[in-house]
Amino acid sequence: MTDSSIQLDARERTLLRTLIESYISDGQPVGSRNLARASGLKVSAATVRNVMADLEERGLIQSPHTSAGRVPTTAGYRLFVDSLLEVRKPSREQIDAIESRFDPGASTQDLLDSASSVLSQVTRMAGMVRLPRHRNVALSQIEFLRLGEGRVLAILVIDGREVQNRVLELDRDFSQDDLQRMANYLNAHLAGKSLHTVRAELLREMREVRDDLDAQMLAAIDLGEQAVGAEDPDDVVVAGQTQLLGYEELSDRERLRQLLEAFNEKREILGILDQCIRGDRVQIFIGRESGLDWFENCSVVTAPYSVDGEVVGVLGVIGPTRMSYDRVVPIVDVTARLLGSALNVRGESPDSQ
Amino acid sequence: MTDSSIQLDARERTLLRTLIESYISDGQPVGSRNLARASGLKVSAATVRNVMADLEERGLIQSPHTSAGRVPTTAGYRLFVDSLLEVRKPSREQIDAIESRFDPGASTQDLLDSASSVLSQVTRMAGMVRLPRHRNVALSQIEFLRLGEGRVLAILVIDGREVQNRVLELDRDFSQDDLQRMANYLNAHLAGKSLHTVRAELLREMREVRDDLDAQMLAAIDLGEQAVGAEDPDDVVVAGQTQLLGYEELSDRERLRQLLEAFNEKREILGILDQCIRGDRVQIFIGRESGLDWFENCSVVTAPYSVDGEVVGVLGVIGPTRMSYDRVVPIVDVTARLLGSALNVRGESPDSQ
DNA sequence: TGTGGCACTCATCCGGAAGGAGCGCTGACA
DNA sequence: TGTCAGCGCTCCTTCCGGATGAGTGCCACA
Repeated sequence: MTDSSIQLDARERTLLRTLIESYISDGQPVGSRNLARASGLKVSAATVRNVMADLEERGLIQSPHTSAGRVPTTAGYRLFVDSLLEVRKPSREQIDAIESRFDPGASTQDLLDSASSVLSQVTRMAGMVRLPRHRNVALSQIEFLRLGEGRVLAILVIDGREVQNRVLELDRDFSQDDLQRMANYLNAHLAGKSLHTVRAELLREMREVRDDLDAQMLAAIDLGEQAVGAEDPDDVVVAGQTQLLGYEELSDRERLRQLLEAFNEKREILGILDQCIRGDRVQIFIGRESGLDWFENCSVVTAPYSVDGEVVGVLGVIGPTRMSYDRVVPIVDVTARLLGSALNVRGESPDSQ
Repeated sequence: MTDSSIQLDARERTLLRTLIESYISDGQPVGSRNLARASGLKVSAATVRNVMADLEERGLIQSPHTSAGRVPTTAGYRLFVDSLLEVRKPSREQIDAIESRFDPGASTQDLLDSASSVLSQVTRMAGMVRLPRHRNVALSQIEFLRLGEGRVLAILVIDGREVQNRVLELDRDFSQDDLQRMANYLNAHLAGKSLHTVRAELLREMREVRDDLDAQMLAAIDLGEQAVGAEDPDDVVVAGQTQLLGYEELSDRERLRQLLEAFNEKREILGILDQCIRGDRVQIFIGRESGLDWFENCSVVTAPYSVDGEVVGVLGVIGPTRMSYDRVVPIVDVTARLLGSALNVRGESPDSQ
């Protein structure tokens, strides 16, 4: 694969790049005459034809039928985005426009919604944001409420503003007074610490000090662990799926159905995003590379976002493979940065206690 | 409008019904020869042509162009569903299949999801369920949690299993102890009563006994009213929107986009369903009758569902106007009944206190 | 190695002809 | 007055053939 990129000389690279740029902007197979003109090279169409024949042999371009022009293959796009793409820096106005959509006072949920919808609106494709992992945010408060025999509602307040409920099913029953005491104990010991510290501490105590504690405290630790231990909800925020209806190349009804269904189910979207969470910059998936049939003619552009220096999530867009990568890549990149810093600012000024 | 239905004689009714049935099953304009044969009447095509000319004059059918067959107009469909439709009773197996999807032990949310997806799967169209109003379910418990200066989290447990959170922004600040006392007071007075009783009682106390109470109790009542008074979350569960991509007659890209967007936004879907909540049986909206442009070629079939004899919500499907009403109507009807009784069973056996 | 030229291949775009479905109208008949 | 067969007409759809044009592959030549 990458061999072929090494073997390309300057002229071949120029022509491949020009061809793909032209195809991206017009959607038409591009012929030798037009390519020769567009490339700016001082060569004739016939020479371009020879080069194109070489590129076709290497699997970078292909012709839809005997005598149409050429279109890029998946491998061609791959090479293009990896080593030929020159991204346009987003303008100051664009950045400001995106930034203005992130209200520093908003809740996490609202910020994620904004990110997703701004991605979708600016790129005119579908936007998506992976929920941030909450490991490193502070636990403000924990409370328990008896719902019934052996059923307890655990309420976690994190960052002084976000509330998570979890219903716990227990082997034994506790009175509301017991629960209140346990909550007091946990709050006294743990409030203000980050969730993963809390969890680590609870687990350690369960192992180490099992014998030294009375039954009540032991139960409290156990309960706390159950409440905090549950993973963050596995979810993703999406927006603007319907933008995808506007693209000619996604006209296959059945494929389109599967694509939109994927946005409803969210599971596969989640899978794609999770593949992208490693790596610290923009990543691009082209067509079937992600291993999904219905993904033909689609590409994904993603970027991770960080809070406090740690990557906590990924966001990105899905659109037709024939998209303006030079425009989309920097938008995704800058949105990830701005979402990160919006979340960051918020983390620094929790407005409680 | 309904005048024309009165003026139709038996033969005209038979022919209109046969025409619409034929068009629904084939999607092709139907001509006089075929209609004469399909109707089972002992009349010639020429006679049928005369009748068709009459029906066209009354606006019940029309021809797409000079010499194609006829297709029903909106008014024709209207008359058809109002007075010509003979629904097929759903088979025992169908009923059982739907019923088996409602797990009596499931949460309300799960039941609504099941209803929505079963509607979508059985009808191969988009299913939707309006969230039930909770006015008549019992309040099990109310708790308050101080989040920060003047910000209080109210936790309502209803029916002993469902939990609702509401964040209240208050003018003055309360300590957690104050809040605890207020919750105790409210629980002692109100637990076990239905939400609307609770609300009515709180409002009454606020008006009538304002002077007799100490400040603490007054604050408690005020807080309780704020917590309970907020309307049920305005929402709707949808499923299977993508089924709509399969219909030829919904091929206009822009319309289709608006339709799917409506499912994402949910606001307009909500509006449509709310129009249908009055009336105690199946209702049908045809095409633009609902006043929405993008609704051309679409119809809605809805039915209200009841818990404990009171209508609490409405469910239904959206699909192409050319749908098999005789099959869809009873499915929607029976699903509404079954959802109602599933919710009912649950309400009778709250497993707490 | 690059270039111009030439023959060839396809897809696309009419225009017209043929076929067919279906309608309205008319006049005959009970 | 209602029913019906027949006729002429309209209009959609399909098919066919030719023209057009974009683009390729190959070859000969500088």
